[in-house]
Amino acid sequence: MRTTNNIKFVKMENARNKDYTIDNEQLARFAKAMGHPARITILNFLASMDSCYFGDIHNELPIAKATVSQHLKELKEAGLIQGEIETPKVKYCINVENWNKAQLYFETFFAIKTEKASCCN
Amino acid sequence: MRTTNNIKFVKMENARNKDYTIDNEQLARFAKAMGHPARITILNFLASMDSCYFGDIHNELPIAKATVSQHLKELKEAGLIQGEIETPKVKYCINVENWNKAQLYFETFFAIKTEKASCCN
DNA sequence: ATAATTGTTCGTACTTTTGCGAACTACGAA
DNA sequence: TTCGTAGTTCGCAAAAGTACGAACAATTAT
Repeated sequence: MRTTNNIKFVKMENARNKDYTIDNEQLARFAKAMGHPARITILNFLASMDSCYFGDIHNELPIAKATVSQHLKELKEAGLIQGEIETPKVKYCINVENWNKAQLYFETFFAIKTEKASCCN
Repeated sequence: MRTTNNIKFVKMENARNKDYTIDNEQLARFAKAMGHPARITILNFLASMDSCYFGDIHNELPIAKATVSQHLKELKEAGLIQGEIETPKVKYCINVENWNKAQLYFETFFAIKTEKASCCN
């Protein structure tokens, strides 16, 4: 009885957990959001606060507004920016809380290396 | 004469340059390479230097070796790691020069924000 | 010579990303 | 009401990304 369940259980017991950690997933999520020059440019622009409006962001970029809108959506979904309507315009901003969180993630990530000796170099 | 050329010239003269900067492209390239949990895990592993061998890297990940090989290739192409054959194994390592370069890129990028007031927050 | 070990490359399947124009929504002005 | 402004969403196409198993190459062990 419970044959398949037992097998599953035994496998679980012996198997090393190879799932990605939450931290690694989160860092990858941030990195992925930053993984396009348009989105880096947007973040740079917002972080330097030349303006927060869609039109001005669009004006910085060599792509159609539909595409800009998509990139903004992705950055928003990654948590790096936020947007609010300020009729008739839309105001986008850095999400400071998550920005700081991302900064810390990257800082910590790169710090690993400097703590230890190198393998090949 | 040279009608189309003149038009082009005038357009070039008046148009704001919206091309992505080299720096933004490079940062995006690094970020993109880091934009997958498997690749973050690999970098973490190599940076902490538990081992440099393919087999051990593969052993850390919940994916097939063919896929691991592909991720390693991408990291290599982005410049973040390097590999050399150490028969019969393959030894991968952080590319320290570019690692430091990437670290600096991210550091500089995130530093923009802390220098200035926020738009919405 | 044959087999085992260690990775890479190939072929395939499927998903996601990037990009655009056109259509649409929401609002204020004429 | 009709128009213009400011963005978003939709539908599509092309390209890139993710993943796998099978086949392959290169070496070492039997």
